[in-house]
Amino acid sequence: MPEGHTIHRLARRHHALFAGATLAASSPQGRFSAGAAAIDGRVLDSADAYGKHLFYRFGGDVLHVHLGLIGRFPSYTRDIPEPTPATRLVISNGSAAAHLSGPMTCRLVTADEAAAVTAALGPDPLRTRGGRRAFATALGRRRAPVAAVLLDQSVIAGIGNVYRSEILFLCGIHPATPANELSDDDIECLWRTAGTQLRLGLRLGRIITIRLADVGARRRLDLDEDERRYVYHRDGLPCHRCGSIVRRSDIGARSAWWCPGCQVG
DNA sequence: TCTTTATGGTGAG
DNA sequence: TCACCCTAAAGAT
Repeated sequence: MPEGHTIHRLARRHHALFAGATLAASSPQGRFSAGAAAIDGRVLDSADAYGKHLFYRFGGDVLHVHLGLIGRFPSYTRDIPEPTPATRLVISNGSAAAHLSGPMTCRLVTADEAAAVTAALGPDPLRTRGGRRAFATALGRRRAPVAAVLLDQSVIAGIGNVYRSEILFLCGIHPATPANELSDDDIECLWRTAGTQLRLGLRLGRIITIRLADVGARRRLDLDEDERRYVYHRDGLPCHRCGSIVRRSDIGARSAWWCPGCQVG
């Protein structure tokens, strides 16, 4: 289940496995038969990610994939399983294969159409150097609670429901703060922390935002599930930093978690 | 064997 | 704001 770090990790793995190879493609489920046929036998030039979007480039044709909430795109190099009947797309280079299921988007587009997708997105901290200015500008235009605005992919690309709560905690910002009332320091912290956390998540392959000193642990591997994050899904439990009881609020049609002791404003 | 849940997003009203 | 889409695994019965 993907936020930006998961998608970038997928793109890297798929690029390493499949770029430069002639791929076989099929759609066991049948809903992407025409697209799969168009890719079948073609050489993959590259796979890359922007925010939560994946792009597989075959000459001028681009396979655009968005996993949504439930999509998966695991790859295998041995013990390759049979695709399930729900598998939308299988790509294979003969020795490795990847099985796409449950995507929100899976379509073949032109390079221009792919560029239009990324143009509509805000800066991706994993990709956009100097994106802080665009991020700050977009925040300044919004009166909505910052917790809602952080989920808007046209403001910043790649943040999801875990990171929005954790990043606001790490910056000590109350989730209901109107985005256009954030200080320059707040904005700087949000952008920097988003980048730091996404890069860490990309490296670890999971979202662990905790600073080890706050839970008295030496290694991230030692952490229990409950200790990996400060607030996400921790309502009713004491804050790892100040002991206040973590709270949950619906912000932007989804649950956000926050600490009333550490996040004031 | 059910029901629920999930780190997402769209389109209608 | 709501209904709705997609799938798989975990939890409840």
